[in-house]
Amino acid sequence: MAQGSEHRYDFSAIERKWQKKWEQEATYRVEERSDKEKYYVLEMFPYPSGRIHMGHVRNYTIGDVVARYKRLRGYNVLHPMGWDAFGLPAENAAIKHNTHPAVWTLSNIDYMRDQLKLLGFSYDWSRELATCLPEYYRWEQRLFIEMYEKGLVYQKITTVNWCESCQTVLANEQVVDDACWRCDLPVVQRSMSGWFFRITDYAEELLDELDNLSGWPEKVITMQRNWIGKSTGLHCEFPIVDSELSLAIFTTRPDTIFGVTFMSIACEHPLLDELISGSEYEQAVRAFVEKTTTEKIRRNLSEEPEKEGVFTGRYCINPFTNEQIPIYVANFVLIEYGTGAVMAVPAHDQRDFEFARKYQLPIRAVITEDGNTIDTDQMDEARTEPGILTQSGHFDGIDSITAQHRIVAHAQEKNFGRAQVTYRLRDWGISRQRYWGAPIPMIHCPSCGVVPAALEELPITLPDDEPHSKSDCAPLSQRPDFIATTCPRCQEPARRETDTMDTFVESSWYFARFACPLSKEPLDTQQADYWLPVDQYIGGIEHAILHLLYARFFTKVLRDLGYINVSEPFANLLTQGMVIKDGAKMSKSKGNVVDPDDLLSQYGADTVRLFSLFAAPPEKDLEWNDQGVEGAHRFLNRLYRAITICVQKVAEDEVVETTDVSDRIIHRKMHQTIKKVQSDIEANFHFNTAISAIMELFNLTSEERTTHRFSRPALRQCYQTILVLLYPMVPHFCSEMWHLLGNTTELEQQTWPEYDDEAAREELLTIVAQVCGKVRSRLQVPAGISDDTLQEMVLADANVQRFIDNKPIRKVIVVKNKLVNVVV
RNA sequence: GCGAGAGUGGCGGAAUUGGUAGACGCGCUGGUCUUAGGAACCAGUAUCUGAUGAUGUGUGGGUUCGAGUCCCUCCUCUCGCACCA
Repeated sequence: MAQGSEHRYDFSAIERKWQKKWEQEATYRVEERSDKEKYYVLEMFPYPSGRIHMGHVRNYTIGDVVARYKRLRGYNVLHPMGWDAFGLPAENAAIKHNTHPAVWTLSNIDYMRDQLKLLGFSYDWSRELATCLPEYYRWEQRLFIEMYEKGLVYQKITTVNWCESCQTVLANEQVVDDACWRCDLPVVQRSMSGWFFRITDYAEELLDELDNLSGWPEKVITMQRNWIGKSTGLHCEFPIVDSELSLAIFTTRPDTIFGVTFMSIACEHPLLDELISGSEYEQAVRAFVEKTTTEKIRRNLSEEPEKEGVFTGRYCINPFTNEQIPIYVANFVLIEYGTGAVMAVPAHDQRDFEFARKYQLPIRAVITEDGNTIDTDQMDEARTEPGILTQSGHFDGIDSITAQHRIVAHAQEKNFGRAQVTYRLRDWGISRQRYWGAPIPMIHCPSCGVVPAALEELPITLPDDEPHSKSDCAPLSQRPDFIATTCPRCQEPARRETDTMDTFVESSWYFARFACPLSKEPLDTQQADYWLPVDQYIGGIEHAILHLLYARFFTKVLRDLGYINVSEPFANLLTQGMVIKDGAKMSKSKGNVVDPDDLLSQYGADTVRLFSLFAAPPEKDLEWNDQGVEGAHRFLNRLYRAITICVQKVAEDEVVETTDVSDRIIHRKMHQTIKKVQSDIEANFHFNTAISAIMELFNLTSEERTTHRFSRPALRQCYQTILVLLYPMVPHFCSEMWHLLGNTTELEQQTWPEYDDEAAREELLTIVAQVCGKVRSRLQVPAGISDDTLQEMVLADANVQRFIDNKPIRKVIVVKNKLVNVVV
């Protein structure tokens, strides 16, 4: 190794040199300009957890290649980086180390910024932002208030998982075995007021515009479409017997409404109390509700509990049949969806069927294949397909689809129902009872009620001193200094809102702030209009739904608030695969974590980047392989030595006896490579095949010693091209080699080489000769050969003759420039 | 259960519109140079076979002169959704 080191390039000196130069010269700083087309490439910004992991390395390497490539292609490229810096880990670390979350977070950011710089990513660091800083979240608070004034923000009471000991709300995934994940004490259900964004107002647009996102993976679009979950159907009122009230239901199958035999409502249904209080059924129902709610928290999400329910003792009336329908409370009815009440049609819905069989409720089939009645006793499952109506009054004989429309129309006419669209998507609850988040800028005044903070008062900042100790987990609500304020309307003493915002809020608009990081408004419209939308967004598939949906929602809100003029934030989306090792996701517990710092000191950034790109196409998982990294490093060293030798020989003015043929070979391969690399990048960012093409070209140059003799200028030109093609992936190395070859300009100023189709064309083709579809021979022929001549040559070939074996030739198929198949 | 995607050497992965399967890299084998080599370089490397040849892209079938690629059957794996009325 010691002796061999002279054959190895000094990556650490080279990388340091170029990183320093890029930093000093602010090479990647950009501004809006009219003479160049803009290109905005963005990678999902990281949570500053402490150090960069291999997933980041991969993600940001891909983004950097795109950025550098697009610059060579003449674009004005915006490539920013920042920090998704609010969140629970900082709070936990603060409790553990008895410091302020800001201290932990900011020092993590410093460390990770250095790591990113060591990797040589071409960010415009002047635009860096951290969401935990008041200079960022003040604008978010402003947007919150503007959204509030537009009616897009509201408060409502919801049931939440509550930990008494921690005095905080827990997300479902923080409830482990019915207990708090942190203190292990039991979790209770509690009604709490929380703040919500009215994302459902945008449900239709969020759904519609999915069709225009041609640059997004189909998988992500499908996931979002399912998440929004639009369905159309009938909203219908069933009057309750002995009451002024009626029970509202939503159904997507109005054609089955004559088959209703009972009604199921959710445990949390608002009318339930009224239906049962004082009745003989009350006790049993309440017991059932209690049992169901506790089971709901405890239950393993992967299994579906058996359908259960209990009769409420009350009836409602099917307005279509005027029949009395018993009302049940059932464990499978969701309060969050539709109206929280379901008309049960056991013959045509599997859940209702199971429920009816269990409690021996009647089953009435009203949809059959031919419109004849069937014996429901014989059914062993619900019949859910559409068909012809029967036992449905004057709708008999009509097909399901037509009947759906007519039944809705009928309900509308008679005034007990209407057509309705229902979404699975629910409003976005953004309240968090946490310390390390952006404070919600609202004030509770005893006389004026809920009032937004005055804009001049923003930012509402978090207290500077340490947030809390272990015994005191309810952060802002326990800080009299934070809470105390005056009402902006009546100037009387009032209380600040103590909830902070979901951290998804920060990441919902950071991409727009990058366009105008210093703006004294939430956004500078002119700058944002220039840069938005993001042309290429790159990140993990794990954000396919929430982050991307929220960002799309915010973009539309920002548009409607007049800040920007685009409706969609990300024109193209690339979801890269995970980095795995030994077939599994890297994790401390598995002991298969690769530390980027170790790799950087051992091989340098260029090698790490090269391997990350070479080992797999970006959308697939990448299997990390130490020997593969070694291989990538070897390739760079080989290239280094070849160029060094070439430079020496040029300096010595070595004359090589060359032939035009050899030079033409390398010239041709060079143009083929440019074409291949360019199309691999443009089509789908398949850097792995682009790199392998460059390796092939380089392998050809090193055949010099054995097969070919290339002239110095030809060889030099070839190396030059290799350096430009490789530059986006391996920028320090290529910049250095570029100078070594005697260039005085910088690679950054280079333009991507033009390929020449004419020069790339092969002169000699290898034609495959088949007999009956089996390869029997290969022929070298000149490119322009006619089919007839080719056919003659193939038939004359000795091996082909041997397999024809004097049998009569039935047919000869000639595929231009490819093959000839002789069928006998 | 529903939906989507994927199954190619020892490994990561390549293969326009159906037209040379295994590019490129790793690993492995042999060699050269060396005191040595885990360096560098050269040669080889799907399987079976003495070569000629035969077989080969998860399984079984089909279309075709020709199928990794198109159609059908089944198997396996991964991901997403999972009582959404």
